Amino acid sequence: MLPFPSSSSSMTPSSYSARFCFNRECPDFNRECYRPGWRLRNGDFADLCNRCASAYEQGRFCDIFHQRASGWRCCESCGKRIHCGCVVSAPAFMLLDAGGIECLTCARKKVSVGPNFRPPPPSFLFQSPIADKFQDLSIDWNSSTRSYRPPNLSGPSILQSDLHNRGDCYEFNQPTSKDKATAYSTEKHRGMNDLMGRLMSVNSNNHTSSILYNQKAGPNCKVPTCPNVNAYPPLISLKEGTLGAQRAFPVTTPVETNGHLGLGGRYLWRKDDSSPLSHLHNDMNRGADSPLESKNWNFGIHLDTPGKYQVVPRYSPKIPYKNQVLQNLPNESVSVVTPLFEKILSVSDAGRVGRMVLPKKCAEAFLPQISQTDGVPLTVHDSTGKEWTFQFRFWVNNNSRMYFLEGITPCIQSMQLQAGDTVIFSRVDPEKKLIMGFRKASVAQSSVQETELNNNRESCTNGDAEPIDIHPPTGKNKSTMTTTRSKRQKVEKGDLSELKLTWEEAQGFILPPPNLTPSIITIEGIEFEEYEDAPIIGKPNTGFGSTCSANKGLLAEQDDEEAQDEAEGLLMSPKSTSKHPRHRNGCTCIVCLQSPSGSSPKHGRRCSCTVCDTVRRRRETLLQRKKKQQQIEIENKAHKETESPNSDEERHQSANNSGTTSKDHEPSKAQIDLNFQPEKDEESPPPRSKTTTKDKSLHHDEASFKPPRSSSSAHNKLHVESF
DNA sequence: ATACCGCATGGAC
DNA sequence: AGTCCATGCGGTA
Repeated sequence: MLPFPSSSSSMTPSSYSARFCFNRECPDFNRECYRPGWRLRNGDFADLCNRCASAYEQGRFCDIFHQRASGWRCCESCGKRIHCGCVVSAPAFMLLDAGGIECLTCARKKVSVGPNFRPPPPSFLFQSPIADKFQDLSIDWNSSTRSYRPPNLSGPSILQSDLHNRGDCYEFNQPTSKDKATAYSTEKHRGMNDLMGRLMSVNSNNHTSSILYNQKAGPNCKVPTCPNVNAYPPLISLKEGTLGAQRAFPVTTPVETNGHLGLGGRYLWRKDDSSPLSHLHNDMNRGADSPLESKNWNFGIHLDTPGKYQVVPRYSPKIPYKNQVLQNLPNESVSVVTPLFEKILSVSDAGRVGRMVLPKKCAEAFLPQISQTDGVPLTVHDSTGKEWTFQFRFWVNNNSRMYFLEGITPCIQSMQLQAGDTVIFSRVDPEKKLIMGFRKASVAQSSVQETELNNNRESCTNGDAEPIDIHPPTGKNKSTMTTTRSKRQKVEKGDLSELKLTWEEAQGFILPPPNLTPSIITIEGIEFEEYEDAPIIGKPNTGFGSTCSANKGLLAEQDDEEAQDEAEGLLMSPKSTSKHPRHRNGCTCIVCLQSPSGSSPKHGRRCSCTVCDTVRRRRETLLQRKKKQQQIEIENKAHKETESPNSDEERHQSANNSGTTSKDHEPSKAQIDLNFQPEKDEESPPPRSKTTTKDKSLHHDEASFKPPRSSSSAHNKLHVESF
């Protein structure tokens, strides 16, 4: 346990000036407070009486005061009961990917013996080799043609007053005032997750997260690592913007204290006036008017044209976290890591085009000003310290600008990012470095999912709750989800008269019959459910080229050729779009794998990608089936001949009939195609008119690699090219 | 034929 | 109605 600052000079006077213990359960409610407890959202600390403070410091606060509160869970490893329902204990456990929680001790044990474990650097980031790399970051923020000032962190009074309102102020699920409801409404579900995220963000890969974490407790800090988390989630989760994909936020850092994590700014924050950073820190509390920060801290928006570049609220922090002064020991180097904004990768971003669209406001606020469409090179260090140089550019679009980073493909691939993952841009001051971390969608999703599950459990029992949507947080999907959700409510209420569904929305309502057992196939580690008799739903001339689990039945080997034709009708639809409501982050279906603008390379004959494997597998199945049918047909013929030894005339007649039959309806279901040459077919398939329905289906799959601009010809073309 | 580039379009807010 | 942004698509190298 690190000692509390012995001098009040290191703490905000207001931290000690409160008259009442912040703990509403404190038996000596009116006792004068002496010591700070957990850190509040506004950066201050809860004022606790000595007794409560001691309990908090010893990690027994929840044991004593929250016994009757909800939210107690058991560690999956050691079974220890942990309160998961308040801000006090929030940092004391980790949400597990597979569900459940784990206490910090167990988490640390696991990680410390893990194969990828690397002990945390003994000191702060910039004394580490990785940190040294950041010194070379090319962006000179100070020399930028524009100046910055911190974003408007307006509104501290609201939260602060709420938090001091003594009414359930530390319980996320019990807002007590209208203001609080407003403040918490967007934060309620995320607050816990954010705290968890900060805890979980630490890993051994020197990501931004670990940078943020490691500095907080000095050389003796035991840093729990989480190999499954690549970067810390946003510390402040804002209400999603237009696309629900970007966030902008300042930073704070958790500090562990004996497993019961206090948001221990107290070990990091220097509030003595000797350091220029303390000016920043204090000024941040007062607003954005500090001349110092406006010149030296590129924290926000333009000074030269205020208003024009005002970051819209959805990108601005909604909670007045202060910028964090990071240091491990007094009188040593101090640096500040400021998360600027994050971007959830869209299909386009993660595609092969190599361009990542940036939120305009964030680009204008946090990145160098550019006047030419060619932009400027932007050097960014990733979480491993590797240096990347992108071209920060813009297009003129609708009398506006559309900002994007060019040349990100190598970086994206290096980080193994895909659509739905989040890239987090941060700045390190005073070095003025730009760094980028990332967060895999699966991690964020599981975490968010868990939290939301917990938060929705009650409402679920009420019967009017909706299924929790765990779709990717991509903007369009999200907004689509919103629409679908409201419509689903109508379905559930039986109000079908006004229900108008788009075709894609209708897919969302399709669920497999409970009595059907799917066969599970695993592709690239992801399990898919295959329903042999999956319903084939379509409407004429409307395509839905998904091969995701929802429509996996389309890929299932079906005996019904008509059904195959139907499926083909869907699959062959010329319109192939990436907007499929059933698709999720990480989806490896053909549609999601495709390049958005048709720039993906052709799949080679020996390509072993998932899609090609699937196609090949289906082709083999088809060939085997045909062979089998041939065999049966031959046997039948032989049987007939032996059964009725006809005269020459009869045999002749029979032969004629046979010829006529095969000529008239050649591709009959059980018909043998004597010209069928499997090997040749593999090399160069027959003309389209002679292909079987399965083949056509396959062709569609191939075509899906690259959405054809001219559908029919492109299909044929691709068909020939790919095989 | 292909990849890249830049603009246009349209959905969402 | 205006803005933002994902992505489609035509032009070009």
